[in-house]
Amino acid sequence: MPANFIQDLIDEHARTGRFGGRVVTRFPPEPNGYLHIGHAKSICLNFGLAAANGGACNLRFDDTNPTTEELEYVRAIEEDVRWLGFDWGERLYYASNYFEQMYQYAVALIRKGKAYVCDLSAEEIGEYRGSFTVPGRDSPWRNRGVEENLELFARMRAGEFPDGAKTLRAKIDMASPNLNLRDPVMYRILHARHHRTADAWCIYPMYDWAHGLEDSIERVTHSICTLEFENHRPLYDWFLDELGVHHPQQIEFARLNLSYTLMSKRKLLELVRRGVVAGWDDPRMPTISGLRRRGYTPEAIREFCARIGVAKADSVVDVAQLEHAIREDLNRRAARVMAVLRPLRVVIENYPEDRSEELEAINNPEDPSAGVRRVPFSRVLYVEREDFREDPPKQFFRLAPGREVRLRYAYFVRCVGVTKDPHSGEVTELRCTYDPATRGGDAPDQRRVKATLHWVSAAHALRGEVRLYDSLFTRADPEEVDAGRDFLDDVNPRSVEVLRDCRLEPSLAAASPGSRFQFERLGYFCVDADSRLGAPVFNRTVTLRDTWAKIERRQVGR
RNA sequence: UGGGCGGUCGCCAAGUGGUAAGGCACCGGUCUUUGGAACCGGUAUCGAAGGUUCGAAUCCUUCCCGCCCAGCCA
Repeated sequence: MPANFIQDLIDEHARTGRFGGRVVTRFPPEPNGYLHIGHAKSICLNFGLAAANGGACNLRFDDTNPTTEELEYVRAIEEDVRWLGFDWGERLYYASNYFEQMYQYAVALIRKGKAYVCDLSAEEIGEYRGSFTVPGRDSPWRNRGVEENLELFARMRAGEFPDGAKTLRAKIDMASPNLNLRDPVMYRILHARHHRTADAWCIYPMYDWAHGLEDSIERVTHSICTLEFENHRPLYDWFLDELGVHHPQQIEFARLNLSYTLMSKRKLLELVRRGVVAGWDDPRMPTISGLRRRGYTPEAIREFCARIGVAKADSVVDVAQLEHAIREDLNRRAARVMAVLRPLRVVIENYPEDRSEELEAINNPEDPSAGVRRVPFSRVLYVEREDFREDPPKQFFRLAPGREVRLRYAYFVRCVGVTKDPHSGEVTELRCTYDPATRGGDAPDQRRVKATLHWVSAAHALRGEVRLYDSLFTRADPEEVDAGRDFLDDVNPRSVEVLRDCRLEPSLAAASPGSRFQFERLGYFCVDADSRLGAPVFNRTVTLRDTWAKIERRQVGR
C-alpha cells in the first residue's frame, strides 16, 4: 500500500509505543444496503493497513437500528468483502452482541451523574438544542436524581414506555459550539424486532454512543472513518474518558466520490425499489455486486483503490480512472475472441461455396502461454456494420466500396459490390473478393492495408445477446440536483442497450457465467448469470480505448 | 452566522525549509495482423496578499474559497 497520512500516524504510534505496537482496525458496515465502490476504498484501507503492519482487521456489523437492517444485507456484505479478497478469520462481530455491555456502561454514566433520562419529545429536543449561533437550553429533566434516572432507565428497558416517550441523554454542555456535545441522545425507545436479538431489547443505542464503545470493546487501536465524523470525535473521546476504558485513535479520511456515480446508500436503495435498475447487482450499479456482475475483477478494484490514494481533501475521482484499472487488468488476462455485435453479411464471391477452413488465432498477445485456437472461415461471413461506410469520411480506414482490408487471422478482402434493400436503401450485404495468397493475414508482396477487421463465419457462428452499458447518470455529479427536480431525472435513458442478434465465434459455446473475454476491437465482456446453454448473454464491462471514435467525434464536433 | 476540516496540473495525489514525484485524462510521435496493448515526448511555482529566511508549497499574519454539523439515522 502506498504511504499515506494514516500510515504515518501508525508509524508514529509504533515509535512512541502507544498501543504497545499493536494495530487493530475494523470495517464496520451497517447492514442496511449493499456495499459499493466507496466501501471498497475503506475495506482496502482497513484490511490493507492491518496487513501492512502485522495487525488484524475485524469485520463488524454496526446493527444498532433494527428498523433499517436486514439479514440479506449481512450475507451480501460478507460475500462482497470475501470476493474482494479479504479475510477476517474469526474476527466477525456484531454491535448487537455488545448491547448488554453498553447498557451497563450507560448505567455507570448515570451513576456518575453524567447521563439522565429525558422526557422531552423529539421535536422539543430539537428546539432546546439551539442553533449554530444560539446556545441550547437545559432540558427540564436534566437534573433528575441518580436513583430516579436508574429506575426510569430500567423501566425503559423493561418496555414500560412507548416509542419516543423518553430518551437517555449524556449530560455534557448545552452551550457547546459543537452541537454534538449538547446533551446527545444515547438511547431511544424502539419497539422493533432486531434481526439478531429479536425482541430482547426495546431500547437501542444511538450510533454516537455505540460506535466508540464497539471499537473500545474490540480493543481496536485505529478507528478509521470518513470526514463527517470529525465533528463527533470530541464526543467519543468524552464517553471513553468518562468510562475510563480502552481509547482507540479515530482518524478521518475523505470518502470516495466518483464522477457520474451515486454513492448514497439511500438513493441506491431507491433505484432498486423503484425498479430503475434490476437490483443491487445490476451491472450499472456502483455496488461491489454490480461491478462483479459487470465483469470487474477484485484485482482491478484493489489496484484502483491503491492508486487513488488516501487523504483528507474532499475529492471526486474521474470514473475513467476505474475504467483504466479494469482495462489494464483484463488486457493482461482476458482471452481474445471475435464477436460481431451488429452483423452485416459479407459474401466472398471467389471463395467456393462448399468449402470452409480453420485458421489459427492467438488467444492473448499479452500472454504467449494462453496459446492459440482455430476459427472457422467460409464464403459467407459477418462483419460489424460500423466497419463499412459507403461514403467513408476522411481517416476512416475500414471497408468501403473498392477498398481492401484484412480480416483478422484470415485474408485480405476487397469490397466489390453493395446490395441494398430496394425500399429502405439500407445496405443488406457486401460482395467481396479475397486474395488466397494472403492466408493468415500477410501479403507475400508486402502490400499493406490500413485496417484489420474482426469477423465471424455465418455458418459456424453462435447467436447470443450482448448488453452494452453506459453510465447510469448523465450528470457528472448526480448528487447535485436542480431546483424542483429529482436525482431520478438525471438517470441516463440510454444506460443500457440490449443487442439480441449478435454472432459469436464458436469457441464461446462453452463459456461459463462469470468468465471474461476481450471481443477484439470492441471491449471486455463477461458472461452474465442470465446465460443459458445455447443462449449466451454477455455484459460489456468496458470498451477498448477507441481512437477512431475520438477522431470521429472531433470531425462531427466541427 | 458559531464550531470543525480542507485548498499542489483538467481529475486524483506525493512533498514536512533547499529550489514541484507519480497515476488518470488530454495532445504529439514510434510500433502494430486489435485505430487495442506497448514505447517515447509534451503540459503546474503550489487559493490570494504580505512577512520571516541566503533560500518557503513547506514557518508567521491577514484575507478568499469549498466541505461537514442544528436525526430519538449511521
